Amino acid sequence: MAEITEDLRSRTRFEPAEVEPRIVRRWLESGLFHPEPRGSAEENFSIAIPPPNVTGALHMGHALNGAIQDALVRYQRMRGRRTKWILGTDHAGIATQTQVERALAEEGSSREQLGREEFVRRVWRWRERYGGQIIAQYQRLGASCDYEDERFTLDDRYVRAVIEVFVRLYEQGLIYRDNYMVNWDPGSRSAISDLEVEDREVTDTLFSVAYPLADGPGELVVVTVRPETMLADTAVAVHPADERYAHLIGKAAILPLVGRELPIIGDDYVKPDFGSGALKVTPGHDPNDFEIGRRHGLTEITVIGEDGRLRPEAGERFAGLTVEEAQRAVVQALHEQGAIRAAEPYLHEVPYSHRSGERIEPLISLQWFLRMDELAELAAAPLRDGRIEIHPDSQARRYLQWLAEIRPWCISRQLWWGHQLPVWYRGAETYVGASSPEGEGWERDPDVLDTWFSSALWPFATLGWPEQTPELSAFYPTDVMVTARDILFLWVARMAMMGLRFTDDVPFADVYVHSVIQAPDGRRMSKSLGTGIDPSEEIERHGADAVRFGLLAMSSTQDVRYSAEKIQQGQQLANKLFNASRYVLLSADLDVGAEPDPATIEDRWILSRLQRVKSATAQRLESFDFSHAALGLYDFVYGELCDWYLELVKPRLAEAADAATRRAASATLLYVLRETLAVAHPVIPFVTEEVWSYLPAADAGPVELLAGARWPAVDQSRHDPAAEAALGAVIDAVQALRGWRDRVGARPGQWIKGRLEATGYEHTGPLVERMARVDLHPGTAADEERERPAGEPLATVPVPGGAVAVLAADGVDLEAAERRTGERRAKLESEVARSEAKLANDGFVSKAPAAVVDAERSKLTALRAELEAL
RNA sequence: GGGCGGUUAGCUCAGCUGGUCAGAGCGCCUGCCUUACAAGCAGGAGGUCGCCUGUUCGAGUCAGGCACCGCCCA
Repeated sequence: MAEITEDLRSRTRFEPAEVEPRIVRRWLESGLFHPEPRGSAEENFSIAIPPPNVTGALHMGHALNGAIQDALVRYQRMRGRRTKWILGTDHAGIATQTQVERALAEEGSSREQLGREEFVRRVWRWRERYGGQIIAQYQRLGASCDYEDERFTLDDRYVRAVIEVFVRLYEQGLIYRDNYMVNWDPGSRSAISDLEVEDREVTDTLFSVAYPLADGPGELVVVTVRPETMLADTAVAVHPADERYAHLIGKAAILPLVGRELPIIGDDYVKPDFGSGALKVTPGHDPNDFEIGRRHGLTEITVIGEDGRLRPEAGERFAGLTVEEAQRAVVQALHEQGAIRAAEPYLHEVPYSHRSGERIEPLISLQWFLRMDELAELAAAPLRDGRIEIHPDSQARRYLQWLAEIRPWCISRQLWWGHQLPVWYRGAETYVGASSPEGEGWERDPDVLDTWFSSALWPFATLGWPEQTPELSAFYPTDVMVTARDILFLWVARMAMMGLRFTDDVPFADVYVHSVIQAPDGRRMSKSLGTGIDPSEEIERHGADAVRFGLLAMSSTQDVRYSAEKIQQGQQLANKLFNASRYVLLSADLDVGAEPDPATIEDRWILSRLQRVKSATAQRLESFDFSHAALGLYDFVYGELCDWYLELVKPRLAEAADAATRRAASATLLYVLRETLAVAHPVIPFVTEEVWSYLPAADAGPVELLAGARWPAVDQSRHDPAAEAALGAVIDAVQALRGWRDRVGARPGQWIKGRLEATGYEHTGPLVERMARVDLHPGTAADEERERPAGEPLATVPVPGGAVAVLAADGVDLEAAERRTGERRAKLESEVARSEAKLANDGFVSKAPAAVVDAERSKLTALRAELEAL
């Protein structure tokens, strides 16, 4: 023990960079994070991590996501549940492939040059090299995942699960192949999902083009920002209720440049007040037009190819041009014909690929689809019947709304990195199965599945499904899914669908949707904007505890700006707790029993407050109220434990104090410290674990690691409203006196003399004296014989229950004192007046609840007493 | 166009079912190296809670309208 205290004495700061890595090692070696697969999923607690991109680096979203999950996991572990945090990474099809292709481009190579097999080998090597990074960063954050059981969405076993699901869905008729409009990303040469598309504001030119009517004179002017797609027009649409055009519905117009006859149709998609109110319909190249086309049975013509160039169908003059070139050429040609009626700049939203950054080219192509209507209903039902709860519930509405509008999901991607479709073709034949078909001449579909298809199986495929493994029965369904708002649909809904379809169970009981963290200026955090803040750097600088605390404290149910102040607050809390612990360990008797025997009112007070912080923290963690959980701990440690209790208890630990006094104070102090560390551990695990290692073991026997210790139970018998009231008065009185002292210029160390003219300090007078440096000679039991000091007061300082008359204070500014008294009196008078008016109001007295009226009455009494004392 | 959320101290944000709810952290000012912590301690200044109109004995807190801001969906 001797060298331990020497070691502590010199460490006046908590140094996270030095301490935290050491603690990570102890946790990992302990095996605490790696539970045996025993028991049932109901009694155990499990969380499946939203798998990060295998080659990605930790960003602020991951850090928050991890801090939240770890707070839950550590809390539940301390509650005594067998706890598993399922860890792993996602192969992230397009994202990873793009990274590797970029690297290849730098060496002057390409995936086409390498060929598929070699390319995939390269990606695996890439994964080996960069794949560990994010896991290491999770460890540094303190995340108590099961690192001994890591999964990857391209593990053999996982691949088998994905294939199994695909084949079964195909056999059940939910997966089919069809021509459909997809978001074609010319950059990655693949279809991408709606959710990978982001709209950007772009200024294009809005052209008005005249289409002559087929029979007779006249023309119909349409407006478009994409004149080049007119080559694929197959109709002109107007709003059926638009009187200007109603007579034209059923007639035809002639497509300029091409000469094709276009039916004029009525469809209420058309906005009559937009442009001319007539819309050219291009089912092959616009998603809305595609829908219109399907509604009216229009021909679908494709003039733009997957390479982003015009195809022969566009006509000799335009074939081979890029889209941009084609637009110029078409506009030129239309000008020549005098068909352009207007051209004006037009600001609108245009879809771009989130992946390659290129403008999306809506194309019709032959893809694999998953029918969603049936699955959507499957995913919606548990929200209605409560088997899944989404927090906050405003998000549940969005989830259901999204499901209601769902469309078939295009699940094939023209990539090489991913789960290749278990589909083979031979001529007109198609074979779908877990292994390649018998016979000659079969060719496997080169496409892979959308990454989200495999991610949707995450909560059960990670546990060994489709085999009924011990892991599956011990940890599935999982308890909570913690995710950012932006992937609620992308992922959560699909997991629900797949879970219910294949395991007959919801994959999780609760979904907690947390904030998206924005840059401090409110812009989105992104590397390309230069607004990103690297959590790993923040951890190095401030410590993982600080970052965790800060993220939890700033988190809410809406988007939040990154707050360096909250991180700083976390760092201060860790340092504070560390130093408070040093004080206890260096000053208290450490060989006292584990149970405190409160000897004084301040002991009773802190024990009572401790019960509150224990129950509040538990309740807040369980209700996903992380910011209040974190801030509540801060308030307790600062505002109660350190600012008051430690200061109040100091004399009892002084060398001069007698042994019994020391021991009583020590017992309370150690108990409070031990439980405070435990309660704070889910939020700030490192500093609490560090201090824990210095604590003498409690009676229950040595618990090596705090991470494996029990969450302290609330002890109702220690709730003590009387002590809380008495100490509350002490705190208010001390603050009033300190304020007065400062105002009149009393030196901080200087003692002043006063007379207590207030009730309620029978047992706490000495505390007020010492904390406020006022010699009161109060009539406490111990000092009954001491005389109540007499004399004319220099000033009067109101305190709860009355006032303190200041009798002597050397060298103070009495004018300032007078001024303060005057200000105080004025304030009290106005409050009294307000209170009196309120109580004189019949409406208030008769209609307000009795408790409120009573409270107002006692408030008035207290105010009058204070005023009286002045 | 539809939907959701926001507008509270210089900054970032708390304020649950209407009655000490006008708060916190940071910043600012003043004073302190008080033997746990100067990444500290003590004290202080600072807001008619976006605007208007209602409901109510009483409204940041509820209702309606308006103005800005953000996000999502089309």
